[in-house]
Amino acid sequence: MYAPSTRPVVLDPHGAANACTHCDARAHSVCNAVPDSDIARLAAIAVVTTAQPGTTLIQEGDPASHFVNISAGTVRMYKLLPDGRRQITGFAGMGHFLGLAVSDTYAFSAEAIDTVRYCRFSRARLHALLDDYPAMEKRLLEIASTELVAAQDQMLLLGRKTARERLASFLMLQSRQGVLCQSSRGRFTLPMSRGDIADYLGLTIETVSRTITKLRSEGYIDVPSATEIAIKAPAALEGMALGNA
Amino acid sequence: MYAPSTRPVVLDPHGAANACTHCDARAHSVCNAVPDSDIARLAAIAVVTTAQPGTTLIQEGDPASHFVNISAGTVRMYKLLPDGRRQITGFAGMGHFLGLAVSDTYAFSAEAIDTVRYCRFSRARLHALLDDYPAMEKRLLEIASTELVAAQDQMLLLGRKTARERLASFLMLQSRQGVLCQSSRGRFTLPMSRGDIADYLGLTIETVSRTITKLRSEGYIDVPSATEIAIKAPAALEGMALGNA
DNA sequence: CGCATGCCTTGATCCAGATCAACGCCCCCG
DNA sequence: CGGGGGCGTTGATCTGGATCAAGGCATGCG
Repeated sequence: MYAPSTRPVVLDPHGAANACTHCDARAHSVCNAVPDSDIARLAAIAVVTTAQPGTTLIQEGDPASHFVNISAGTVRMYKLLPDGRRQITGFAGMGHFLGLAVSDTYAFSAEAIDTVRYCRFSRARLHALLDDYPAMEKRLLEIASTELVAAQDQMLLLGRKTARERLASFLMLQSRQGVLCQSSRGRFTLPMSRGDIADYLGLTIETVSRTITKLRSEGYIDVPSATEIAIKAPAALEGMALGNA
Repeated sequence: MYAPSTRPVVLDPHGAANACTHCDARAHSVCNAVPDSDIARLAAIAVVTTAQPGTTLIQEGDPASHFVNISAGTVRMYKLLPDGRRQITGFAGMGHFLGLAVSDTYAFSAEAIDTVRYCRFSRARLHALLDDYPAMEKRLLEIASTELVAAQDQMLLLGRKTARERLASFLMLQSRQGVLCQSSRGRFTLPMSRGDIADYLGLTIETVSRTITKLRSEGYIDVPSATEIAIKAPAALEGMALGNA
């Protein structure tokens, strides 16, 4: 299950640079802090890899030797308790950056939900690059700060929102993120299973399923198939997500 | 309730530098990234302030014009839902740094629990300093990463742990942090009320109270007074905190 | 001092969401 | 085309923690 199939990019001056130059994810990621002219340096330390669904990219507790940048697909980050209880701390899509850690081991695990393409950077080599590109360091701080804000929102959700409010929050978040990649008019595809949603929202599969059914029967959303959602009443759902009593 | 009484440090070359030079919190905070020789520059942009219990230091939604560094006392950071439900996202003590935000408004509120002494830095001025002290930027990234890890732990707690496990986690965390400042042999003082603990752990006051009573009656802890705790069985409590079934 | 005001604790009851239990629906594969 | 395994839905029941309801116990103040 671990050790995904790795395909290092060929390190010829043309091909390697192209891997970054033409990367769809670059605009959304840390990599845009490196100017076009120097992109070859980035490409030189990147290892492009593809992971099949279910594969582990990062294992909690392993030595934190690499950073990972997702270029396609969706990843779930999670923490486990010894008896198997799981909390998904977030989903990472195109452009997301994983592996920020002070300690020398990863604080969470990350698994591919669908087929995931990503770049691995050796921690040491990327740190060396950081000294030449202070903009990249600023960008990392920005990323960390953004994630911190998201984490605080999630704490509010997990600690104080009802199941209904959690689902509303989740669906609105997905619809906002989904718009970037696909979908039209508030319609989008959920790459993750009901179990993943439950473990993200601190609920059970059954409660997630029942709540989605309820929201559909009340006309807030359409559910053309189990993995597709269309938001019919975005304003009302947003209000619900924010806990407007 | 807002607008704490502000006492700007006198900007004479001796006094101002001393405010930072002799700051107890400096060793624990970002400020140690600035060398002794340059500490006057830091002192020049710091405004030392004291806040009485209950005072708001930072208000969610306000323009994020300042950073704050706590030098004494304890602060609660929290987010509210419109109907008053509150989630405390963390407690900040000596040396803690508040106000990291990408957006131009604060994402959370912060209130003094007891009497709090802190330094305010204008965002713009501190950013200017950052360009001269890349070590400080690295330190901020470190801080953000550490908080992110703590936030993920808290998500696991809020999403998946039982009330008992939450209290065990909280008490072990407090005992670890408390040791630095005071206490001997696993005994420490809780600066926050039961209500604060409840809102931090996603529980009610009653459940917090009952669970502490239960842990006491089972011999895991002593509760000499409502605000004092002594850990009697650290190993067992740590196991409980980690969810060992 | 005597009373009010905040916490904290404790007890009784309730309920949102968990758990237990079928069952349906794909979709793949032989 | 049949059947088996994974996921999702739905129904019935249970329960941990919430809610409702009293007191207790300091601290402060007129």
